[in-house]
Amino acid sequence: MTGFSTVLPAGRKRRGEGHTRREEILQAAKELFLEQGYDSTTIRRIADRVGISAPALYLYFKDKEALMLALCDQTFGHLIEAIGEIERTVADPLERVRRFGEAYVRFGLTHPDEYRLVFLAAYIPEAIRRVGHRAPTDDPTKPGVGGALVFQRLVGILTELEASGTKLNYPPDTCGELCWMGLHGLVSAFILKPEFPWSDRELLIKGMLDIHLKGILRA
Amino acid sequence: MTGFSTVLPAGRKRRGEGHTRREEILQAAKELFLEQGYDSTTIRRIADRVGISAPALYLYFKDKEALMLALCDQTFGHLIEAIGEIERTVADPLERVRRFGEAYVRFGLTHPDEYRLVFLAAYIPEAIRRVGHRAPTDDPTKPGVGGALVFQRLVGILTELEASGTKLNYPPDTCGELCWMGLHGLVSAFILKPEFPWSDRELLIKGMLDIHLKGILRA
DNA sequence: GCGTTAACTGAACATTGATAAGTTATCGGC
DNA sequence: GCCGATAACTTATCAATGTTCAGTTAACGC
Repeated sequence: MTGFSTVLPAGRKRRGEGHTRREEILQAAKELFLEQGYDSTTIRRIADRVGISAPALYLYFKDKEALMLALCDQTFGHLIEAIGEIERTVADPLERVRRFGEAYVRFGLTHPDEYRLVFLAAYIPEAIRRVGHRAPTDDPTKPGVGGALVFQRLVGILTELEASGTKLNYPPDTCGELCWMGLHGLVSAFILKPEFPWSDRELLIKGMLDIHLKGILRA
Repeated sequence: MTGFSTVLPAGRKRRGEGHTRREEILQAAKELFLEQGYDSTTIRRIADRVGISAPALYLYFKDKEALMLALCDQTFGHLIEAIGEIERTVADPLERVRRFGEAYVRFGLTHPDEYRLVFLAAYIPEAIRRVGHRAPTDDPTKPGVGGALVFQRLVGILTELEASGTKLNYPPDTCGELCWMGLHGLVSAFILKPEFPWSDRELLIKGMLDIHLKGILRA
């Protein structure tokens, strides 16, 4: 089943159509990274799947790292969209926080390999490791700022929550950090140790959300 | 300062003294992994630091992965020792849980790179990724079972807590998973995103412990 | 058709983990 | 003292990797 889906006969692109080749490379790289991981996925294999030579890939991406950065940005786009949807449709600040948490966890569990790429990149070069949380002041149109944007949204929601009269046990940014850490711990546990006999997944998700909401709200 | 400390003049080992060379390799590898990370540390560099040729290293370790596994086991030994110390010196079950959490976090922050190797190995081969949480039934004398042992101890402490009459919101193993996930999220956040402007570290540690203790104890 | 140049290729490089095959030097036994 | 066995080690080499270089092909405007 896997492996055949996107082997393209290729053929040289028309003039001005290079960007479609770029998309093909991104798609193939994404699939291969998910199947085999970052290190095991070679430039040659990506090129093979697309149907071009390895050096041709360097016409579209500076190096393997740049390819990865482009993929990370794609991934974050999806999460940020989901958060936007919540902000648009949910009015109650407390409910927003819970829904944010749920969305974050679902996103991670639905895109475990993209999540790994961005939030669990402990063994790939420093430049990529930092992608998730570059300083929020960076130009958001540049690649690699998604993580900080997501966190900013959470702090924003928590600030609204406080502004709406709810008392918090810590400042909004500290609350955001604690919540994010807990949710991240949950997601990364499922992703990194899938063979571990965890308790019921839904129970753990609900439990983690409950614990943190209860923990940051002043009784 | 770094780099010179352990360059040994080497010289061939006496017969039967091979194990000391093995220790030298472990030490050099540990230093280099911490300085440069797993991928950037080459077999040749490790051999250089020890003062032997690269193939000589293969007399003592099957491959690079086996070297890493040996280091992980060393690391876990230290954490398990710290936990044993708590179980020996702290009587109150609730206090034990808190001390366990603190010990776990301190251990992670004091050994960030070892922690990365064992708990955050998202991009190194599967065999190593699974080291942290192999099935608890495995032979504990074999390399690579440290993670599961640590978790078992936490569940044990929580079971005692429940047996001592304290009511929990979830079964002990679920409580253990939630606590571990939260603490792991905290530690891995500090390790993977050291440049992020986190709130005060001690506040976050205390906050995370408070949140989880409060969260698992029935009010 | 013809020149420009975007799109692409083949050969090559340095570095990597790892192996094969041979060398050296230590040590027990005489 | 030396000799044979073998632990300890080396040099040469391998295939695979990311990447670059120098060239080739073909699409398109004129």
